[in-house]
Amino acid sequence: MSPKNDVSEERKAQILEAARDTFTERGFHKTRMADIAEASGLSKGALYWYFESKDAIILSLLEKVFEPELRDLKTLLDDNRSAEERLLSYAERAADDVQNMLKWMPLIYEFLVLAFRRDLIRKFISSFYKRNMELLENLIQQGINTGEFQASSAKNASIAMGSIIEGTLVLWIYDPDEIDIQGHIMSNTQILLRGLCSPE
Amino acid sequence: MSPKNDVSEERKAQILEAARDTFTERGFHKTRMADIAEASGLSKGALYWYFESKDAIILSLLEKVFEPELRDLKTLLDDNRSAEERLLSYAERAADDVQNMLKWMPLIYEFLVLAFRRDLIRKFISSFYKRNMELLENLIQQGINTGEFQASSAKNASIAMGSIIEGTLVLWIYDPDEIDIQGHIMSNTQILLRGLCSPE
DNA sequence: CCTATAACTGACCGACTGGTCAGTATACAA
DNA sequence: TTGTATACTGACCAGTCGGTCAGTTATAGG
Repeated sequence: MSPKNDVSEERKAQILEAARDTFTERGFHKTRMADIAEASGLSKGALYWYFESKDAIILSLLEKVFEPELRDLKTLLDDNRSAEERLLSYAERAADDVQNMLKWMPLIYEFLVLAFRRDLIRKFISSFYKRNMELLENLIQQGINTGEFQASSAKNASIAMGSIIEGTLVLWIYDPDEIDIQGHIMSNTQILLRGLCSPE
Repeated sequence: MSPKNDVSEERKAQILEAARDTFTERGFHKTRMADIAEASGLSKGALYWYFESKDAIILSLLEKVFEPELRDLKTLLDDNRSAEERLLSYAERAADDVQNMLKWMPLIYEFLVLAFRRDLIRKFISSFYKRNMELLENLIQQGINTGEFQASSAKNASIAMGSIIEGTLVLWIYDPDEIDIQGHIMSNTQILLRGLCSPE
């Protein structure tokens, strides 16, 4: 055993939490290392004990925020309800996840902006969403196979569903009073579902 | 007439163009005034002759980028084609606009991030989108009134359409190779349209 | 108690950059 | 030719902030 109890995991989490809060409030650039230090209850030097640089904190936070918490979404694929019911379940869970993330939206979109210029970041976020999109495509394909959905392309339909979720979020940023994220993701999904079920 | 030909409008445009390019490439924070000066072929001092500050350039650019170029979209409202055809026309034009803006997406999303923290910016972008949403809602309401659409809420349907456009854009950022913006906006719209036309 | 190591602390440094301003050039009026 | 206002130029300044490091404290093992 090392001379002391190892507190490094605890400290890292503590720093990342403080970073998440201050970055969300002020943005990456306006946040100074001293702010994170203060918010974490540590000193600037301690930050550099656990992280190489400000950028390392940002990258570490990226992994924390876009943690693949697919939960038990995969169970939606082998579940004996109708594809329609399962797609609604998917939407409900997505709406729920989004609602929980709402507080950190400024941070998430800041990562999105970084994604334009930093391939590593784009790939990371990208793979997070691709996992969801694949699941969605499979689910819809099942519906097509059983004849429940009339759509000709599961891929296009999954992109429509993905767009609806992401887009509702963007509209919410424009007009948070008008858009009720959970409600509108569900109503948008219902319109989409009718489109999927009716003949082309 | 003033002692010299007034070049201020020309210069301002020249500076804003340079700012748009450098901001798009490097982002607001990494772009130095010296970069804009160089890109515009002027000196740093000249920038401050025409603009009060870096922030003033950003705000001025905001107006330029989100210029309300509703074009002749309003003609879609009193046009004797079916609501379905007109909604498709709307989608086509939106897809077209988006395609033309693709080059400046990093800049546009940077504005979106600023919108979280600066009310003025959020209101500006917001009003830009609300104009489009209102038009969309009216168009869909017409379709409902004539019995062409079965949807019960024009507002919800317009939000679905808006989400589809904004969301396709976000998916494109995640995976530009997979997403063909114009194609997917159109296919997403078609699915939505089927949903609008079929009974609840 | 002593020593070694981990876990800090915070004053300080150096690079960077937004903004200033004294000076310069040009065009036109008188 | 002279005066004056516009339209610049770019060296310089001052504030900011990421990162460093010499020094300090806490803890456990010997």
